[in-house]
Amino acid sequence: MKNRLEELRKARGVRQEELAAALEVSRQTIGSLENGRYNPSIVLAFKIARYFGLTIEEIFIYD
Amino acid sequence: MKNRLEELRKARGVRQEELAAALEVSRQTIGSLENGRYNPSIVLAFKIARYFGLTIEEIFIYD
DNA sequence: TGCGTATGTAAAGTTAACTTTCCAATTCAC
DNA sequence: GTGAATTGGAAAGTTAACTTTACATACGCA
Repeated sequence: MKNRLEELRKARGVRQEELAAALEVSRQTIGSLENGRYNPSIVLAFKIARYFGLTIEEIFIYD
Repeated sequence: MKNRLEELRKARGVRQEELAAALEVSRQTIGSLENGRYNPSIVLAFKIARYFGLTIEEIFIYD
């Protein structure tokens, strides 16, 4: 599972900490997702998609 | 998180056990998802979406 | 150079998404 | 109605997605 989180976050000029607060998760969770240490839960994936105004499939790439 | 799993599965005339095998999870996992005992991981959600030829958003409803 | 800000990541703990096993409850064909 | 197939769901165990804490690294900028 790859994702476009870092790319999308930077495109919006938002810090990991800001994104984390908006999504109600820890900064470490954002970092871990961006660096591929683990996958989001489906609930978090929905929150992320909603935050960026995209679909889950547009952000997370499952091969 | 609601989902249309049971509806979609029955529409295809497939048993829980068959769907479970196709998705490489246990039958109990399918039953638990259908009856709302827990949410799928994002990986399983992708597998389910792919199986039914739909997007995650078309199957799982996050309010 | 040195400081403030942002990020990387490890350790240890909690919780929820799974597993296997088991049995009870439906449903369906005959 | 009986028996077989299907589903519901509990119990106990494992794993991965989180948490908090802590510290190290990198990167402007005065």
